[in-house]
Amino acid sequence: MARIKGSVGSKTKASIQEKALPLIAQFGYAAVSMRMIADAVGVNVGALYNHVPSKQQILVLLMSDHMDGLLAAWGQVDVAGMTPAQKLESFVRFHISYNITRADDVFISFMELRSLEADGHKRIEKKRKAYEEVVRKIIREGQESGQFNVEDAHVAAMSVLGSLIGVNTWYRAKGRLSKAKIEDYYAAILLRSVGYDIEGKAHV
Amino acid sequence: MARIKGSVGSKTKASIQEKALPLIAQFGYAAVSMRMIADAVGVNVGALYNHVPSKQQILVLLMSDHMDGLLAAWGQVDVAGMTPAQKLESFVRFHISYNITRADDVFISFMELRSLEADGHKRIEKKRKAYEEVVRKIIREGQESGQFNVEDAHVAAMSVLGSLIGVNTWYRAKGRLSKAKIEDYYAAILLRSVGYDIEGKAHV
DNA sequence: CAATTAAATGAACGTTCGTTCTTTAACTAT
DNA sequence: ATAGTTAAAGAACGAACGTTCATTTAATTG
Repeated sequence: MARIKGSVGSKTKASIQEKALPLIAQFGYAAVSMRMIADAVGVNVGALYNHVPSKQQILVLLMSDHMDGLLAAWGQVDVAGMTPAQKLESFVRFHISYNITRADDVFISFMELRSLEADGHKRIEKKRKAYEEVVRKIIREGQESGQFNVEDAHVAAMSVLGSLIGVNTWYRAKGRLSKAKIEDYYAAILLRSVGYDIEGKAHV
Repeated sequence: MARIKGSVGSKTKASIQEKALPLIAQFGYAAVSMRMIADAVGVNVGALYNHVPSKQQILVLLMSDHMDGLLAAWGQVDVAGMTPAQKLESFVRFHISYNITRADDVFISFMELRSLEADGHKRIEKKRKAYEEVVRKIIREGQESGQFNVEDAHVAAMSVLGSLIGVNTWYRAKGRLSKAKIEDYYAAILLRSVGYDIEGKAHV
């Protein structure tokens, strides 16, 4: 009933986030108790509060870390000088590649927006909009250059993102399709969806 | 503290479902208490159990009613004699049209699968698979007839469905786009996505 | 009209919830 | 070596949870 040998604060805090992630992804934020998280970490409930101010803050931390990581990772993809079609293909491959190994984060960031209180919600929502804007911008570029042929850039962007987000709901590492194949297929499907003709002509 | 004048069992049961729906959609199943539902219905907590055996059964009822309605409604759409492209367009328009006025049901059916206990989960999952199979079948037909050009029918079907499910997350009745326009746009986007060429030739 | 059933109340059940607090032991710095 | 800080345990808090129950009254049935 006291400090445990070898315990380090930073390690415990990291462990809290790490263990809370799959629990919240599986059962939902509201259905996961601080005691469940404490059990997973291997610590008593009360000890959690040495590292985290509240349950709500765990969620905010998980979501903002994920969105920051996602945006930063995309920022490191070099698309300068690419055509819109090449950019969109890069984006599709990036999104699948990055998110497929982070299914829990993606799921939580998508599903638990409603569990956020006002402050956190505003912060996360802003990051999410920024990510959507990436796609919208690429599609708008393609529209202006004539490489794409879409009725409405916003609708097309939401369609592309919806399609991509869905991947996580059915992808299984041991499944019939490899990550590479899925990337190939989605790149082809989504380029077609914005009216890009692989032979180079805009698709009517 | 007794039966209220004019109270009818069937009305109250319907009201329970009706009031629980938006609450669960907004806050999630785990975060909605029986007392919240009772308040919305305008009744004491205990009275709920005159009409519903448990909280879990409310969720099962909501989800299976929605899936049954969805499948039945699609069953009434006559696609006999249509080409695969016409069928897919019919499906896209049907899905958007049906679901756009039932945003809460759709959201719950998609999000709260994890809140279902084993029995209910199996039942609902079966219905969901049946709906997915509708799209897969249309795409497979188009693939075989050469009207579509997709790499993989399953992936294409999941892409189409993901894209469609996303509509509910951003559609606003008072928004820039009418339901009709959204249908038009998605029909065009998703037909292109399966490699259908509007001029009649398969898209390479 | 009497007996039964249906639909509500409101209190209570035992759990579990997020969080706080006191205590104790291990580390760290002087 | 000693003092201060850090990280844990474990008990306890009031509140809220899903559910049950005795009770009361309205509606229905015979």
